Amino acid sequence: MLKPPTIVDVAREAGVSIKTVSRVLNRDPSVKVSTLRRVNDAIDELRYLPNLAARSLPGARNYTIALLFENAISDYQGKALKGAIERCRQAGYRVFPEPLDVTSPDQDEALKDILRGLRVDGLILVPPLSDNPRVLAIIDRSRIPYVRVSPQVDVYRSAFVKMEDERAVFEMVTYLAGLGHQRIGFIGGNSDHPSSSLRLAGYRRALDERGIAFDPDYVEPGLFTFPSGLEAAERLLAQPIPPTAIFGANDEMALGALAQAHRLNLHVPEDLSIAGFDDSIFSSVGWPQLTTIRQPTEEMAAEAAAILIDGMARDVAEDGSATHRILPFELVVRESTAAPRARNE
Amino acid sequence: MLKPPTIVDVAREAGVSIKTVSRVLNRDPSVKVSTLRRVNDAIDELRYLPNLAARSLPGARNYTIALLFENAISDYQGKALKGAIERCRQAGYRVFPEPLDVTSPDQDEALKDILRGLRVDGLILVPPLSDNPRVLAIIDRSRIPYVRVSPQVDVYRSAFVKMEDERAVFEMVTYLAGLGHQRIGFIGGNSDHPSSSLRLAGYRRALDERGIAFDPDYVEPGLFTFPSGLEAAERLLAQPIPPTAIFGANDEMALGALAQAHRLNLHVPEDLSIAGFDDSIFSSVGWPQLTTIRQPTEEMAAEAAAILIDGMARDVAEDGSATHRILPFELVVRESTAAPRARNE
DNA sequence: TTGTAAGCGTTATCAA
DNA sequence: TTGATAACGCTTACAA
Repeated sequence: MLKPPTIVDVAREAGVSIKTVSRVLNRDPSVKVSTLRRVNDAIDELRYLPNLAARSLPGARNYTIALLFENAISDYQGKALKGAIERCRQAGYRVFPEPLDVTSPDQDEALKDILRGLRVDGLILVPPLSDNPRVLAIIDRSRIPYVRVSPQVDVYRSAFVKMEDERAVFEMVTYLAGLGHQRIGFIGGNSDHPSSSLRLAGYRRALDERGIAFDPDYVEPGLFTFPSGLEAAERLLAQPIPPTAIFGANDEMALGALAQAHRLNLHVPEDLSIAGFDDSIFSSVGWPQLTTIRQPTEEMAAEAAAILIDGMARDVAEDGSATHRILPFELVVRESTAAPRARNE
Repeated sequence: MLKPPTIVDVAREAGVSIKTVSRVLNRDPSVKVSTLRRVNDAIDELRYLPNLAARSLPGARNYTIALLFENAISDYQGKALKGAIERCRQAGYRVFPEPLDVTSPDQDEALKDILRGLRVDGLILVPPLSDNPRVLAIIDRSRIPYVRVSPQVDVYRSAFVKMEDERAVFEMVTYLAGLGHQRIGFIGGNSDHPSSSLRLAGYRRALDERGIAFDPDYVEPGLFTFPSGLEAAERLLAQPIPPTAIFGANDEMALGALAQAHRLNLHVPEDLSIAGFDDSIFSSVGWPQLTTIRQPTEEMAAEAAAILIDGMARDVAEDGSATHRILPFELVVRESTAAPRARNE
């Protein structure tokens, strides 16, 4: 039993030709039900698993997709990878994680080489790669189908999966206002980052609906990093009339705001409410733990994989829009948010 | 130019047979230098890349290794994956990340299926899988070569890569004592976790060398999680004579200790020094940033991949020990440690 | 509804 | 030191 069983063994066991076994493997509907049963029994009996290398050699498919990401594998990217792997496993696909060094001088050539060598059925791009114009241009030319996760720019350029960004921010700010906060600080991304304007739009819409005047002094740019969040919070809290709540456009910046609060001996959430965005691992390694928005990261990557496996990445609807899925988010209330103190009002 | 070039194209271009090209690809020493040159020129000329699927079909090798990890892809596991991928790329190998659900009831069968379907040349196990006896037993039976990263138990059972755990703790504690700390708290792992005893040994040895008496009240078990670190620090700091420094056996627990310090309005590092272990992303998302031990995680996984690629995973030295590498660590001093206040002495 | 035969791009065998 | 040719396990024509 050293060698794993092949399609030939299954065919012999089931008393059919290998072509019929192949049909069963590929869900060809033209197989008689009784034959189908016998073949499936033989497959179970022998514990047969198709050899992917042998499958991809003659065929058009490779049963493989790659997940491209930028340099390090962050918490977010790890989740995406996990989601993609899980979904692929069910379909008999595998996934290659491919780290790209976007800073290297010969970036373009390196990427082309990778794409040529990969021989995959599709690509998943996760942020910030999803919006990297040079990378997108090269991939477009490679003709490999791809799906972007959480693209912000030119979303209909390709198939994509995202969540309702603007609405998530809207709900968080509405929640904070509902607690009684009138002065809500916002730490966004740097202004040239496309997602920033969307998130800011959600912030403004929530303020509008609650009848709170928009005050540009309560909006600070950040870099989606811990130190940038700390500095932004420093500026916000140095205002003559500081905010009673701060919403960071990701968890790391919110954690930075939390650190700044500690520095100023401000109690969270009594003196200051802080909310994040992502529900990353960071939201639970601060004290108190962060109220945040849970992004369906694993699910988004899983959907992206599904689109690729189903061969829909290239499809275009009648209205010209690419295949896409919008997934729901979740407001996760933890300990870092509460009603403001009366005297703050 | 739709189809990528094959070995046949290269052979034609170089004016040799495909077998000779194959020899060059596999570094067969029996190729004449002049022939070697011509073939390599043709390869460069055509930008030829071997088709891995075709390579693995007839051959004994699959040019693929898998990295097994438990459930989620943590920061640590992401780094390991990155390191393995990078090293594999250089050698023309690819890596499959394989998440294992160790909690599932049919764990064993699921793992066997995965191993059967994988068809890889080797496996890399990262903690905590490296010490999972059930997983190890099944893998041993599968006969697939494997390398463990940072095993703690029965290390010579297989090839492995690790760093000098005990000495890293020793150096950190020595560093803290050198700053003038006499009362150094230690948050270790749970006592049945094998790495705990090693790290504790390093702690005790450092105390010994500095002539500081060991006090069991300054040692608290933890679970390698943020909340467990917070609670352990709570107990340590509630002592009648609390420690002036706390060393957490990983960054998450150290971060928990940091949160507890904030809770008690203790200034770090003035009132309390805190040090972590791992140099994970967590060490830079607290305030102040943590002094820590940098584990060479990427390098360890890269070395594990190299052992597999070189086919040394099964080798046994004359003294009966398996192939292994011990990698150096690095003491990373940041802002969370300083000399204790004089009045604390 | 099922089967036969010809590849797919490599490596392995054996001969030259 | 090199080359012809048969595998490897599967899919894809093309038949039956």
